[in-house]
Amino acid sequence: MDTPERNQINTALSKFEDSPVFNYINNLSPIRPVKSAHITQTFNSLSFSSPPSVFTSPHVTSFKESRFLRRHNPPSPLKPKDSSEDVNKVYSNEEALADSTLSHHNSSELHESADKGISVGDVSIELSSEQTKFSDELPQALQYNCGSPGYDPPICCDEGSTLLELPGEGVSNVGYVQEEGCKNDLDEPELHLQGTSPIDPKGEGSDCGWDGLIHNGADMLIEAEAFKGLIQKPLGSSIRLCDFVPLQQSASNSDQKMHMVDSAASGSEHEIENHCSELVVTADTDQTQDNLANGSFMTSNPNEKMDHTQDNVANGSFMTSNPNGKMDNQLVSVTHRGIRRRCLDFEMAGVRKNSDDNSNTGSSTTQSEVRNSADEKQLLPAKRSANSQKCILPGIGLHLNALAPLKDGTGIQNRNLTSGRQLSLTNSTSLLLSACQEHQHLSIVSVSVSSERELDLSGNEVQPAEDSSLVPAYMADEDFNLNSPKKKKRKLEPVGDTEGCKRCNCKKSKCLKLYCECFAAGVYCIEPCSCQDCFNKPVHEDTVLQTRKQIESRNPLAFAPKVIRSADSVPEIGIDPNKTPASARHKRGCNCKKSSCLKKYCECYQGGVGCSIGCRCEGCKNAFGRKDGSTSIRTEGETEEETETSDKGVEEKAIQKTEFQNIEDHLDSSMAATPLRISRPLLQMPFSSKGKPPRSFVTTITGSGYFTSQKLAKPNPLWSQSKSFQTVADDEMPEILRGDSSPIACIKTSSPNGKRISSPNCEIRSSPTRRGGRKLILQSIPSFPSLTPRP
DNA sequence: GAGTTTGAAACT
DNA sequence: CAGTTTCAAACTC
Repeated sequence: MDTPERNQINTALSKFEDSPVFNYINNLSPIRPVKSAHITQTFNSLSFSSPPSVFTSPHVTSFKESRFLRRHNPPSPLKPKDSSEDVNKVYSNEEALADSTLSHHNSSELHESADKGISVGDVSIELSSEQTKFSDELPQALQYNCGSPGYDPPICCDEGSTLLELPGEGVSNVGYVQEEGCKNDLDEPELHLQGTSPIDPKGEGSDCGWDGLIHNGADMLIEAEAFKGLIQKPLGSSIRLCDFVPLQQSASNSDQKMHMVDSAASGSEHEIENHCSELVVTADTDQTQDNLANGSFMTSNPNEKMDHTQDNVANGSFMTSNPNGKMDNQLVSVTHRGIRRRCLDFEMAGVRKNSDDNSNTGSSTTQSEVRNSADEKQLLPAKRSANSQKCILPGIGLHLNALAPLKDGTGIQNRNLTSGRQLSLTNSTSLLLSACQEHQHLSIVSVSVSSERELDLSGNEVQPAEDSSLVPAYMADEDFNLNSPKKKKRKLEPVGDTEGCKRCNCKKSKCLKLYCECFAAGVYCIEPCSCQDCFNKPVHEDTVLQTRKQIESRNPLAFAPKVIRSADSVPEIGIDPNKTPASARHKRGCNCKKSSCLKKYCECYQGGVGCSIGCRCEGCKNAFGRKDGSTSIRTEGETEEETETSDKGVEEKAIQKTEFQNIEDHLDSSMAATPLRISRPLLQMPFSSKGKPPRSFVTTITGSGYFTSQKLAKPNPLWSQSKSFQTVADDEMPEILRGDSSPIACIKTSSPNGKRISSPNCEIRSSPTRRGGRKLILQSIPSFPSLTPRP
């Protein structure tokens, strides 16, 4: 490793470090553990503070909105400049490195980066000023972040603006991921906060399986990556990512991975890298953009690579939380990238198209290609199939929808699986492994995580049920890759449901009405959709946004999740599933007359929630909870008196209130504060239908909710969960109740939509917890909280 | 795969 | 707000 180049680089770095600018940057840089903490805080605070913005869909819905919003956001003035510059720089850096001129470039790069960093800092500041916007977007951002790894990087940003975005999704995702994926013994929220390093540690720290990796790698990875990234620059994170995927697959040793990454050399890997490199490049640019947009300091970092690494780290941190250290990281990074792309696709599509032309430099070709593909849309089955290696392309096109299906798949595999968490992780990993590179997978992963979260929330064990679905999920994924767009839908559906992804079949609505599930979910239609005359595509972003606004103007909650499920519910469920009424509530309530709320025609049922007083259903037999308040899962056979609701309705309310109170007490008033949130304990669900979770509309209030908000949510925990549900709940609930605000709760509170401010509890309490899965979540969450005020 | 049922969304 | 129409998913065959 000690190549002269590196030495030079090191020297350059050292010099650079000496420079006041560097110091300044360092101060800002997320790398530092302490700062990361700030970030988290800021994030929390921001997230909380951030009010719903333009898209004001209810917070719960924020996902959806965020998506759309995000798209807009990206275009934020900040990004363009920086992004373009960063991209160029990045390329220059990478290329230079590639050319083995690293040393020179390094120094120069460092300077540049430093300068940039400064500029970035300014930018970030600006962003902060614009936080209001971001706040609005935050939810979205979060989503994207979560979804889009790229945003994660912002985590690095000390400044709240960027952080805010990251925390959103990233946190939620991370949390879940961790929970599911790994049991992180390591509780180092701070590390996470720190940005890069934290992630890895967690991930590695996570036991999940990567022990070997972890030992060597966790810390190593973080630092090493960060530094290596600086040093190795060219290969940068991107390479790593690509490499990692394969490496991880092949190699169990973290160290090896490290080396590999560093060297970025080995043959096959190189090839991959080459493929990835392009992707990486694009990703980098994206990241830089993201960073800039976020105002992340990452960009400010002297080494772009550093930025990447940081991003990776940041991403990885979230991901890392995953049991699988490196894999997660890589995956994460990849996923993030994929997500970014995806986001970009949505968000940036227009922008990029423009920007690409302008910004693209030497590497532009690759970038442009990638982006173009992305712009074209997520899709590109061809790309996917072809590029599985490249990861990049597929990722780009992937829409949340795509993710959704993936998610199923992802969640499915539980290799490690101690818990659902792992599942998510594993899923992601598996995805990575399988297709490793497809961004879709990545995005999917994030998504899946969210969905899984729900599962986790509702019940950790759900996974098993889903597992079955998981396989299908893969299938679905593959389908995605291969598939012809339309056919997939139904094929997938049966499988495992594709639910994960939402596909619509709109013929007349042009996918611009709420009839369209995709549109309603805030996601663009993708290949699998069988829609006709679809305008719900990145290409028609403006139209989509306008339409969305119109609809929201009519009904601000139109895009809000129809079903709000609070994590709380889970606990309750755990406590007494049968007793508890529906954990979640349907936003509006259903109006079923013939289905007795026993079929998916019923939104409540579909959402896995019980009917509530607000429902106007007739003959309600909702297994999740009747309108009358009877929570018992009723078998379909039961005839029910639907009606007593009026009388019982009051009781229900009272019950609900009490439940709420309990939950709120623990969770924090914040939860209660959220307007939307309904916290009812979930009932269990009878569903066997694993498949699908209710439509996208179900959302958990919790952080996971963001993701779930998407259709992805479909994989309702409830659906799959029912079994494990209780058990899990038992474990988890207590803590939650205790007041260890689960990260989720925190997230929820943090949710921009909720406006709720981070509940101190969450932050404070966020102690890494005991439970494997949950702990992770908590950790992740805590980290954020810790950042802020720590007790 | 086609047709029917269903209830939300959209419209009046 | 209520009634009607439109729409697409869910369901059935």
